Amino acid sequence: MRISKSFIPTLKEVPTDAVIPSHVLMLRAGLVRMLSAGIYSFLPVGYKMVKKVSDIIREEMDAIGGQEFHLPALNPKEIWEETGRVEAFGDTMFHLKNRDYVLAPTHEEIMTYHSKGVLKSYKDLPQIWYQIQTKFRNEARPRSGVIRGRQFLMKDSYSFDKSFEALDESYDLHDKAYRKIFERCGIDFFVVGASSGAMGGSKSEEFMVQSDAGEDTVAHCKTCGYAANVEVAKSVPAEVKSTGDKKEVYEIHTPNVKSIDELCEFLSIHEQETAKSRVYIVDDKPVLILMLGNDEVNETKLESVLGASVRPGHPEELKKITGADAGSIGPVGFTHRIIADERLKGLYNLFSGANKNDYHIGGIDLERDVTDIEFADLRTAETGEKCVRCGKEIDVFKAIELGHIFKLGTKYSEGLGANFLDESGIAKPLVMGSYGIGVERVLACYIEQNYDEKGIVWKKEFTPFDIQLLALNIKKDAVREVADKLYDDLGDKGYEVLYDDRVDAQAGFKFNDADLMGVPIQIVVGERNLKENKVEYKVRKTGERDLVAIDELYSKIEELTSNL
RNA sequence: CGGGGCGUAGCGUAGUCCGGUUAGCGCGCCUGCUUUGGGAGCAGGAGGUCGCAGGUUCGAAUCCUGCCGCCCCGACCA
Repeated sequence: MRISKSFIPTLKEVPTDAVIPSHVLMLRAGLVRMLSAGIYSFLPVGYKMVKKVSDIIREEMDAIGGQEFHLPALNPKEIWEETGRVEAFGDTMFHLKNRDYVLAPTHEEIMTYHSKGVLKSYKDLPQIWYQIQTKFRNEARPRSGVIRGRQFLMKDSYSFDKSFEALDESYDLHDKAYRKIFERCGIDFFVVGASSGAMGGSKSEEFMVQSDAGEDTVAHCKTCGYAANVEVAKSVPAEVKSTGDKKEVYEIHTPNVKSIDELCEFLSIHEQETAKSRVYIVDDKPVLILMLGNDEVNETKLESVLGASVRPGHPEELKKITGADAGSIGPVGFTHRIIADERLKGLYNLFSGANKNDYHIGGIDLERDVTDIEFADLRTAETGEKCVRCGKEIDVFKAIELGHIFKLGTKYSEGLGANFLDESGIAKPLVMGSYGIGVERVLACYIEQNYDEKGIVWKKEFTPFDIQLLALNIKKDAVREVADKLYDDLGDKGYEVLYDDRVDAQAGFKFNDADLMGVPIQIVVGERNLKENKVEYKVRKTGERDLVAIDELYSKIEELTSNL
């Protein structure tokens, strides 16, 4: 492709609205342009990469027996009402104003609709149906460029099986295919397993990429691969022991001491000698949560312990329930349910609030002084703590969800009445799985993981072009002749070449554009080296560059390519 | 949806607090000449509803009111 005849609008300056590296570079390298918040147009080179991702996905989906569909994005609302998802999606679903249609945010209903009455017998199963299609979600806050948009490309597939055992197989096939897809796209990913309790214990796995732009926080152990959303992640924090003789409880006057830090300073004690109190309201009843020192309550864990949703108590409620304001609340004398984090188990001589403003209590032994105290894992895992599985250190960081595989079960087949006859002639709902990949996210995540101060760094298996050929000062006939010939010859040899044949662009301009666009190998044809019958090559990733005789260029390129 | 920031030429911005000629600058763009291995030089030129609407004023990019759009943080995320 000749740049002089192409639309690749590169930008020297950073657009103000872009913040994260992938967004900045996708804009600067001319891959995308924004149309509206969360709505992006893909330009030729960007679309080329979208197609590349899609092709990789297609190959791997076809390899596990997937069959590609193309479903409508415009759906009758009625079909979504049958499964109750118009309400479930709420404002996230786009509705048309002049007809009862919605824009599909995903396609479980439509795929299930098509399976109904068609997958009639167990003999028709299993099936894997997929598509790569635009989805619409009215995100309250689109962000991070293409990573969270109101309109985005998604590969979604659905498996139909005769039993949950058979579903396990379809699920495993997807698990393997997904790993191949992300590996082929050069993504450094990890897998977070979760048994999502809310949906009836179905198994699901999320394919994640570490990134500050991520919306999930996960704990990950590089040693053994343990990974979990921080909302549920377990960890082994450093052990804490109490010291000294066991004392009896005693009251201390602590004027204006509210936080754990203030308490520690006032009494010259360590935060691990304190128990912090938090009052939550559950089903209109208060529960006191005790955490060691400054450990924060993990509300998700708390909710799963209690089996109900919680909210922090309002200041007025706290006063009414405990007789004190936040900062002076404690377990001794608290008359409602008390749950302490496991880390507090076995500790004594603890300090906590006295349920009386400006007073704290010392010498607390929770098991001795608090009747009916319960213990549970209520804290949030943090970097540096030990992995529950292998004991090595875990990392806690932000991550982007690239793909999600999910054992759906019969929710949609039941909702839409998609049944089949089993071996004994009994009608049963199809057992389904649902599996998604954010196509543009793959692209953005790749860039998040592969760039430097000059621009994008594509890798040889995952690049819009194999070679970027730069003809410097192309007004010189000698340069043009050689560069034109190289362009033709490299093309004939099967390389995809991006040819910078712009007449008016200076050398430096072309170099910087090439580095920005990130094609793995650059070949530079300039008058200077042509006198020696040589051209220059440069490896984008390493910056390695050298001169090579023109007749040795092809073998050099082969060598470079195989070493990349 | 809550909090914060921003909106001036294709991009990046000055000017806004404290109203006053023709809205300035860099990049990019067009024409010509020169230059040609790390984002060129000279000369000439085009390009603006100062986000939109209303108001105050002799006079509004600038002050007031309402709206729209974009970014960031948070909430939300089948």
